Amino acid sequence: MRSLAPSGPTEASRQRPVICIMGATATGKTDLAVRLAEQLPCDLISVDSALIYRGMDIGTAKPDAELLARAPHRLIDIKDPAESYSAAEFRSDALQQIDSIHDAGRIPVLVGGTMLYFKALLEGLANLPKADPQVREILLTQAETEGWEALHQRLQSIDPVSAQRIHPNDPQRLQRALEVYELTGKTLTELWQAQQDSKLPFSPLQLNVDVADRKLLHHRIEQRFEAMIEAGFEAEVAALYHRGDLNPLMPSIRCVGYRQMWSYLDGEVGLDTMIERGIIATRQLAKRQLTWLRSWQGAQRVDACDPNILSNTLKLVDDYLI
RNA sequence: GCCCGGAUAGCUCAGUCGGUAGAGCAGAGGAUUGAAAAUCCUCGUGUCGGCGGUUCGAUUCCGUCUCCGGGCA
Repeated sequence: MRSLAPSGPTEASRQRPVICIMGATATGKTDLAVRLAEQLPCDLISVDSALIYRGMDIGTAKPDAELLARAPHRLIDIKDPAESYSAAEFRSDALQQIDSIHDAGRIPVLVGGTMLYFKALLEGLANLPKADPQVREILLTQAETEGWEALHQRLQSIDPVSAQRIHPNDPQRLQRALEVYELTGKTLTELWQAQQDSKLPFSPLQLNVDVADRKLLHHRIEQRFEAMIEAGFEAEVAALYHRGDLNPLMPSIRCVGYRQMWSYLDGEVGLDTMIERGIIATRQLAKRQLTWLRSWQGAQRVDACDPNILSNTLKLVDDYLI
């Protein structure tokens, strides 16, 4: 496994370089990564919570067979849509891939838009128990009978620090905080405090692929969604729909576009409404990704609209590798 | 041509028994520790269609015009 002695950042970069290409949806980061892979001895690792799913290709804008042949991506198609994944699993998988790429004497390039995964990888996670479906089920039932407000009050008495941080209307985080206590007898706050330094032991080059003009990004999103419809997105989701074992509460079906297409297939909304809502959901996703990126310290901006984006990027990589 | 409805925030609409107005959606900003393409928080001044009239005061009542629905010819 990783046996790298900690050394200075520059030394570490030279020995074990890592490149991160982050960006909102529809900025062209995949294209950049593939072109980069054709110029440098590097291998790509996808950082994307939707690309992990097999059979979800069109709606996730997954690189097609031709692109994947030019530049294979790791951590794509590793899960069935009935399964779930997590930031912690990603972190562990990605570290393993990084090591194996380094061992082959090549440069790992992490590319994607799931910012929590980037954060988990770069900054580490506390040592927490993984999700437990039974405990979640129980908490959900309690929420249905007592209301989330009651669960928030319970958290208030167990772990006031977390209760203050987590809004009573945020069921997902409320459930998680109670789940952690249920499973370990310790509060989320205690376990966070016990977190050892688990930062990535390398000093990565972080690039932020950015479309500066929001209007232009919105336009790209709209065009791309319509292209997905043209490319047979409905049939793709219909195939998932007719499997019979999937439902709209699963992380896979909650993905942007899939959720809206699902409700169209359910007959809840018409075609035009479905398309409009899919585009809206994509814009909102992009906005959240941009919020992450804005708060990100240490990432260098790369202009997605600059025709010289590849050579601009290569320049930054050269500076980093020296 | 006549009769009835509408015309208010980017969109769909509510409302003001006359004291210049507010929801949802969209949009913007923010949070983000095993579901994260998820989940959540904050943010609403707009000639209340135009012009007249009544009134201390009209988006609200009255008249008229314009436009959009629907009906009757």
